[in-house]
Amino acid sequence: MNKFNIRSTFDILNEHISQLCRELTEADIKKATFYELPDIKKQDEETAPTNITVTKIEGEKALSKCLDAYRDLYLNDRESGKLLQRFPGLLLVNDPKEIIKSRVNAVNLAKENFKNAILEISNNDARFEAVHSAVPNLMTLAAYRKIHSESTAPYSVRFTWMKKHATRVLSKELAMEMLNRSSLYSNPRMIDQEKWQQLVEQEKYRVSSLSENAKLRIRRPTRVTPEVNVRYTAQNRYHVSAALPFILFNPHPDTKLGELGHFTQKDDHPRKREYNFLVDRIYLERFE
DNA sequence: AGTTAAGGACCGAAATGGAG
DNA sequence: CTCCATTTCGGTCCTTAACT
Repeated sequence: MNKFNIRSTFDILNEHISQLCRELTEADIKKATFYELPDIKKQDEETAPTNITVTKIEGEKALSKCLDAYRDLYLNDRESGKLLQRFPGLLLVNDPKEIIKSRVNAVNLAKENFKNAILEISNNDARFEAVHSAVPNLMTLAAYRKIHSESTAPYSVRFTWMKKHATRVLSKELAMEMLNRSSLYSNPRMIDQEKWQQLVEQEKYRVSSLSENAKLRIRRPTRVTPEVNVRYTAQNRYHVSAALPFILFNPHPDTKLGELGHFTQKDDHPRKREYNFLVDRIYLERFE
C-alpha cells in the first residue's frame, strides 16, 4: 500500500537529515550565518507583511539554527500550516572528502523519492489523508524543499528578497467559463450575494466585449521570498530559494559573500509595471 | 470547488559602482 | 565622467499543497 511506502520513504529522508546534522556538527565549518525571520502569524495569511525584519546570527548559534531549519518538517504549535517559515542562512564548509556533499545529495534524493511516493496518489483528498496518517503533523511542502549547495568557487553568493508572479495564460472562452462559475459560486467571504452577482456581471461584460482571439492572462503577484544569488560571470549565474540554509563547499577566499537585509515594500519601484486589469479580483489582464 | 501559497528552473534587463 | 561588468531585482511558466 501507498501509505507504507510514504512512511518508509519518509523514514529514509529523516535518517539522512539526522546524519547530515550529525556530520555538520563534526565538520570543519569556516563560517555560519543565519538570518532569523519573524514567526508566521495567523494574521499573515490574510495580509502579507510589508516589512520584514531580519535578525542576523553568526557562529555556533547560527550553525545550530541552520540544523534546526533542516530538521523542521512539522507543524508543531505553529499558527499557520499554509505559510511556511523560511530559514535563510549560509554555511561555508570545508569538505575535502565530500562527505557532506554526498549526504546533501542523499537528502535531496530522499526528498524527491518521498514526493514521488506521495504523488502516486492522484486524488487530492485521498493523498492528503494518506500523507497525514502516515506522517502526522507533517508540513508536506517543508519536506519537499531542497537543500541547495554549490561546490565550485563562484564569484559571489548573495541574498535578495524576490517577488514573483503566478501566471496563467487563457483564452477568452476559458475566462468566460471561469466567470460563469464565479457567478454561481456563493463566496463565503461575501456578505451581499446580490452585489457579488452584479460585480461578476460587469466582469463578464468587460471580457465578452473583447475580440474572439484575444489572449488573456492571470498574473497574480506572490509574496516576497528570500533567494540566494550565485554568480560566476554576468551571464553565468542562477538563483535558488533561500528557504533553507545554503551550503558553500570548500569556500574560496575570493568569493564575495552577501547578506540578507530587511525587507521594505516600495510601491514606487522604477521597474514596477503598471497594472491594468480587466478583472482586478482575479488579476485578469489582456496579454500582448 | 475555488483561491491562494510555495517553489523549481529558467530568462532579461535596469541600476550601480569601480576602473580608466 | 563615461563605460561596462557586476549586482539586484524584475520576470515566465509550470505543478502541487493547503485552506475555506
